[in-house]
Amino acid sequence: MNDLFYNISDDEKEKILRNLEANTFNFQKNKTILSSVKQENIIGVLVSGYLQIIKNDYNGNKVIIDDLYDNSIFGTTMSSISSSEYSIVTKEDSKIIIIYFDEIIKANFVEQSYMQFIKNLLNIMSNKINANNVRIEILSNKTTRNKLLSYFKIMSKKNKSNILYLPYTFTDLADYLSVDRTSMHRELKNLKEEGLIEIKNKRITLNLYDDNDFE
Amino acid sequence: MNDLFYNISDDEKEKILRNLEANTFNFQKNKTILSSVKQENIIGVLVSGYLQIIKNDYNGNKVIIDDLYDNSIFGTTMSSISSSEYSIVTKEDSKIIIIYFDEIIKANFVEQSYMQFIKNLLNIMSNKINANNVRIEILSNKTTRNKLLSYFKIMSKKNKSNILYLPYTFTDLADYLSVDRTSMHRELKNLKEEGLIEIKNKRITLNLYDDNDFE
DNA sequence: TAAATAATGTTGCAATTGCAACATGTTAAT
DNA sequence: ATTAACATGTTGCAATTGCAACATTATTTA
Repeated sequence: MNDLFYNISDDEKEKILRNLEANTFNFQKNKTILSSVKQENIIGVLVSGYLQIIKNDYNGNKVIIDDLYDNSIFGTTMSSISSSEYSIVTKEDSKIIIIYFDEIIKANFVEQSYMQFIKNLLNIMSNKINANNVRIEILSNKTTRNKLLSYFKIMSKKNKSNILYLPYTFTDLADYLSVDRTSMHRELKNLKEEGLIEIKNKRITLNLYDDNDFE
Repeated sequence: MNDLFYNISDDEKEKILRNLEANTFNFQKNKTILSSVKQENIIGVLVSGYLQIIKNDYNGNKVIIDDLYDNSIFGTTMSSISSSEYSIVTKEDSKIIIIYFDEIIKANFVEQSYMQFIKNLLNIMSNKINANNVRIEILSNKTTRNKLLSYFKIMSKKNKSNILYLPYTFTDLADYLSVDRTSMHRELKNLKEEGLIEIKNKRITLNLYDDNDFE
């Protein structure tokens, strides 16, 4: 349902990609692939795998600007910021499709399959906007403690459970929240001591009852 | 070009809106309009005016989650987070169109005008993703100083000038950057004293040369 | 135009944070 | 199977930040 080629046959798929002059690439795990795609007005669709868009600032801080799983998009990402500080890194073997946004906008064919393609793209973009808004909501918290709680609560709500599994390492979580890893640990310890959370490896249990933190 | 009805006649426009069961609303300045639109799976398109999506947390902190000018979209915003803490506030008289996202996805008509509408929507969503990514980049900075510099540099690059004009008050800027207003002022003062910026009302001049802050 | 409301500006202080400098535990590569 | 590389965990300390409590200046609105 959130697939770029949902409801589109393989033949139609090939035709669409050809018409849009799209290119498919396969990358191995742990490769930096920026140079291949550093262009404006492109949409990259991650068909399978796992990518991170990383920013390294002049202090050597790594920031996860974006975290991309199956059928997420990127690329428009870079258009307004350009800059050599950014890189796209594969965390797993990944397959991506690069499409020129202008081609999508300009293309004039009215076949049903193309309509379907555009709708799928709309869906994916809508999901992207949601994910970004969640990230913004989390980053808007002023303290590390509130960033953590905000993150846990959102993940918990998504899972419809008070148990959640970190999708990556604590080191990466600190980068995602844009806080110092060791300070984050200090705060995790506080939350544990206060009984608000329990941590067992990547499994986190949230113990927020009808406290006003929760909603 | 970034208009939802770019290249669509008024007649066609009415037809599309009717088919999508879209509703148009006009709101006066400084109204909270959340209740009217608090639904999942809707897209709100701000046709004209100025909106802010605000989050008030339990500490009474106001956070500007989103800042919407002409032809920006919202609504998908709320879907994953629901919550009564959010509100949409008009900062100017505003005209918005509410469309059910599912109707767009399901609609099956292949008229040229509908294709154009979808492409316009894609364009608007793409812009939204870019704006969100910029916001995330700014919020990813760990210090107030770097948030400010990051914001100024991005605005300056957008303007293609080292002079930029704040689109809102300093109070709102602090909310946008998610920092305490008075601490932000302290930092603005530092930046002025170091000669990195000049401030005259809402006009800010950036004096970053080939320093590694700039790129 | 006066009064009310909101924005700007300043400062001390306590709380939070980032950073350095570690120790230990876990995973991956030769 | 051992090393190398990476993730987790801890702590002291200096820097940054939020907050409170103000004064002053703009901007609305009655």
